[in-house]
Amino acid sequence: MNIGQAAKASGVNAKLIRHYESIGIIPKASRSESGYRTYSESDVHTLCFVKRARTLGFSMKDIKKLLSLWRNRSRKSSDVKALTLAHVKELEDKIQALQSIRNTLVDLALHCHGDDRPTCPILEDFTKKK
Amino acid sequence: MNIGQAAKASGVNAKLIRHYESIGIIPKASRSESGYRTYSESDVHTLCFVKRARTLGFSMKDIKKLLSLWRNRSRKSSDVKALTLAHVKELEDKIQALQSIRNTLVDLALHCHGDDRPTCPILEDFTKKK
DNA sequence: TCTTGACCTTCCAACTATTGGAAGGATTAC
DNA sequence: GTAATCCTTCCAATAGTTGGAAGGTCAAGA
Repeated sequence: MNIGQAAKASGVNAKLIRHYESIGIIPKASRSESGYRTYSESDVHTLCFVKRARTLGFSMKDIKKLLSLWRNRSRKSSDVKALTLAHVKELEDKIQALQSIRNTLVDLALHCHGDDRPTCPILEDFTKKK
Repeated sequence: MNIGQAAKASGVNAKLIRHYESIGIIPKASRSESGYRTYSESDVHTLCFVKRARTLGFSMKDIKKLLSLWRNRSRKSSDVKALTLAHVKELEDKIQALQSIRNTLVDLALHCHGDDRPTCPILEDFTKKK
């Protein structure tokens, strides 16, 4: 299977597949006589894994760990769970931060007339020191 | 005022101030005889504005627009409000996306024993196609 | 067989925003 | 005078993805 076919099968862009190989996320693909990368069903499986993990917001660093756990038959599920829960914590922190920002902005916008006049509580807030 | 003092006064790193100048966020600072950048209170005010807007998650592109509105005495507050509400919308979309991910992960983690055995619903989910 | 189009290769760069370092000049304090 | 601290510019790295350029390969049609 060529890289283009692997890309279609996995949903991971061909360019991205090469990139993942270059940073060691996936092993170096074997090559045909002419130098084309060749992929097996198992490789596609791995690419799907990576895609799913990315979709769920894991960093490439974490995905490296997850892949190594996935390949390790004597892994402990507690390790996977810990990694996942740490990521959940990060997500929750980020959500909270964004919500806090959102609330501030909504509040500011509520006090802005939003008409043709220049007076604007939003800009005024921005000029407050610190 | 030197760049270091402006940095302290505004809370914006000296390195970042130079960067903001280089990308045209703030005008080119005047220079002392020896080539040091010099800043006025007004410049510090601008830097504070940028910092506050960044803290509220606006992109540098938006901040450019906000600064130009801020400087424009005949601005319409509706323009500021529109920019703000568009940003709020982006934040809400992002929050929703993160929450969806979070919920998926929490759900997966709930079904994972998290013990010494290798069986793990989280990893199993990752290997599902598409 | 020749050509065309679709594929593949590598390398380099852009995006966002910030931070870091290196090499060298200016200023300040002792 | 010299050491410490500031300033200067330039280049690079971070994370992840996407884009293009220049060139080689393959399969199909004339």
